[in-house]
Amino acid sequence: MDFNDKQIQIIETAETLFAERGFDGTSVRDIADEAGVNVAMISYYFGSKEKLMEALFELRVGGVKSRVETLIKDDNLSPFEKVNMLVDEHIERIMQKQCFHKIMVGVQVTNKNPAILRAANNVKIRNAEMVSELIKDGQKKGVFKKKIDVVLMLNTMVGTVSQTMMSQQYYREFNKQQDMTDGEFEVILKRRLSIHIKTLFKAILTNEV
Amino acid sequence: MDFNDKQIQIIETAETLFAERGFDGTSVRDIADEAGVNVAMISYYFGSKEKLMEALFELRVGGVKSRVETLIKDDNLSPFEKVNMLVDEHIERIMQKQCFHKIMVGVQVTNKNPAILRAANNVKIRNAEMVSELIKDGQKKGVFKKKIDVVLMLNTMVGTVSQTMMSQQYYREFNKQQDMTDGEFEVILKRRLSIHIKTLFKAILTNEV
DNA sequence: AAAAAAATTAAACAAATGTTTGATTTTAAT
DNA sequence: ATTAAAATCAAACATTTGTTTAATTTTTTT
Repeated sequence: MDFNDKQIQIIETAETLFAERGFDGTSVRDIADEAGVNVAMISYYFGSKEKLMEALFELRVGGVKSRVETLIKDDNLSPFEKVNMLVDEHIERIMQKQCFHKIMVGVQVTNKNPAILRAANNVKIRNAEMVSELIKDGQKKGVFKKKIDVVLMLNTMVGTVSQTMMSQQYYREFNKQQDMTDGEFEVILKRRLSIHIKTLFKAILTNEV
Repeated sequence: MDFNDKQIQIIETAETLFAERGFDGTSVRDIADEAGVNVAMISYYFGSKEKLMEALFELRVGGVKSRVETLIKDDNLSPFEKVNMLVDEHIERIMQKQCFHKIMVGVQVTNKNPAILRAANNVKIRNAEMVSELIKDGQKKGVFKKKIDVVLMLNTMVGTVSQTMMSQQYYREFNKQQDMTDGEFEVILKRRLSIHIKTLFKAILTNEV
């Protein structure tokens, strides 16, 4: 499925509002007004509010042939390099699509939108399996230690990034960095996050620090 | 403020439903039906749906004199012991009040319920400050290394636990432990989480593993 | 036992919700 | 230029929403 300009405009407006107010906290009229279109256009193009949500999901994760997949299959990289790139990849993706990520958190918390929840879980499971293979490869090569809980490891990455993104203005306050611009702060934040998680992963995967 | 039995019954029903369907996804009629009371009782006791939410927050974090506070002031414990107890304390609290925690995630994601958001943030800030003191103490005693990002460290704890709790049935699937009872699995999960996060903290705080 | 207060109820309220209709305008195809 | 299709619109639709009312029952106080 591909969307025309007007459809994308509506979807992206919905994305912002869903992220700010939640799915149920956003009315189709809110979306229509903000996007500058008639309310009927939403039903006309998408069929329903629910389907609009699915279209958003389709737009954001539809074609993406999982950069992780190609990354992991790359033979020129060591297991450790792959893990580190995985971290940066993840940080970049979440920070770039913060609104969408917030919505996904909402989907995960409530049991609504079962179609999307299932789709999102499938992506997650496939990623975990691929990382699992990567870990096994590293263990065979003797660079990673035995007995690694892949899921907990990934939960730490996902959870830390999510938590940090969700409370970033508070992080900024605590570290007294209100003088920077948003862009400057984001660069700093991403670098710190990257170093932080890579350190954690090193501790999980090896016996040194 | 203290609540009578009927009020607590309503609050706890609301807690379950808010966690399952989100605040806006739950109608006052849903709550009334599930709690077996008349719809009017909600306005009668709490004034509004919004206020009911605040009552829930009041009930769950109202009197709690922050176990962390007393823990940290204890002179018989080493900084390391305190950090480790902090981890277990957190895991236990989240796992025991999963519904409430889900609701708090929802509050954090959307910008609604500003009163609750502020209250929750205040708790978080006070905790971060206390942990900050604890870290400084450990640094003075030479057991912790210099340059520790307290907020990122706490984000890892909070994020990992939250992410793990939110996707625990998927964790169970991945590790093929569907034969256990819920209770058994939860014990295992908590222990693994505890060891996992303590390992991470050791890596963050010191130079060994 | 009488009076006052609290709790509970069914019904009503207005406002907001997601969706559909049917007419009209705009765009594309012939 | 004519026709067909697509897009847009204001209005209406039936539900659902949170809340209030006014009457009734239950409990507590005197």
